[in-house]
Amino acid sequence: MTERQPISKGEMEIARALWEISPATVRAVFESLPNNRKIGFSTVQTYLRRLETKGYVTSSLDGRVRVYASRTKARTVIRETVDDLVQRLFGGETMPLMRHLIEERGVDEKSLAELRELIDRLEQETEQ
Amino acid sequence: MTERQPISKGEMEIARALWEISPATVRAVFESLPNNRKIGFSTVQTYLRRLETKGYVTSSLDGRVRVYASRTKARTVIRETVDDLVQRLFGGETMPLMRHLIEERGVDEKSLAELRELIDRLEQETEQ
DNA sequence: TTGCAGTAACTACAAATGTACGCATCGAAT
DNA sequence: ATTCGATGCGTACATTTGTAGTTACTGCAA
Repeated sequence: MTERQPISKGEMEIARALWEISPATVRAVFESLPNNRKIGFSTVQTYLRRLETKGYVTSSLDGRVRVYASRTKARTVIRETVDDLVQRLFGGETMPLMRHLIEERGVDEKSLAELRELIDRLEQETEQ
Repeated sequence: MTERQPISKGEMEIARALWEISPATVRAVFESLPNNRKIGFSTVQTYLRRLETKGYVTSSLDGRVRVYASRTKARTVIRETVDDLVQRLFGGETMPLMRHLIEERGVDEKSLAELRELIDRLEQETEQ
């Protein structure tokens, strides 16, 4: 239960970018962002620094280049973030969010199949 | 496509409280919050005022009491918020969030049934 | 009629956020 | 040797956020 400071929206974006390619330099993270994402190199730098301060990532110098690496698992950050969202936006209930996702955002065929599988598996577990 | 200022986490909580009982006075909103939620009356007041400034709610004086009412539909705020989250935390893909919800947060039997129904319905639509 | 509880409206303010600039430095290219 | 591009690191700064205190007013209870 390491009490980390909460991650902000902007930081989250960078954290995600990092854990996709961690370990990585600022530049690598910067360049991994979608092209339409208009953001400066030094802004990314700042985010990474703050993420380190908050304990979400670590870094070390490789020669004279700083290399960042995830420290908190993606799953953990996701859990905390989603929990918070569900709390504030849906009073803690999960289903409304599910419903929203299924009804308001498209679900393609493949996802549909996977969904089916997921709930099948759940049913197995629940049943016994 | 009215360009509203983004809603903050804290504001979201109050917005949700309001649209559950809208129209409502500050006090009503304040009292509708869970007891364990330690927050001052005037803080709620401030949130509602800011929500109005940002265009999410409206208000009018009923006698000398101000009554707030939702202006932006819950669905809209949810869509924007979830879209943003999915973007930042999952690079725009919905399934990882689904998976997370199903696997990491419990799904009780009733929800399971509803889920099944939802995807059945989806399949119907997709099929033709 | 006097005080009190409730409220509106304003003000406050430190911390967090988003976004970046500037300087010193270092290694590669000329 | 000089220049130039990239980087680390420190600094900046307007806004937003979370949280509330303050002041003035008003209708009701005592």
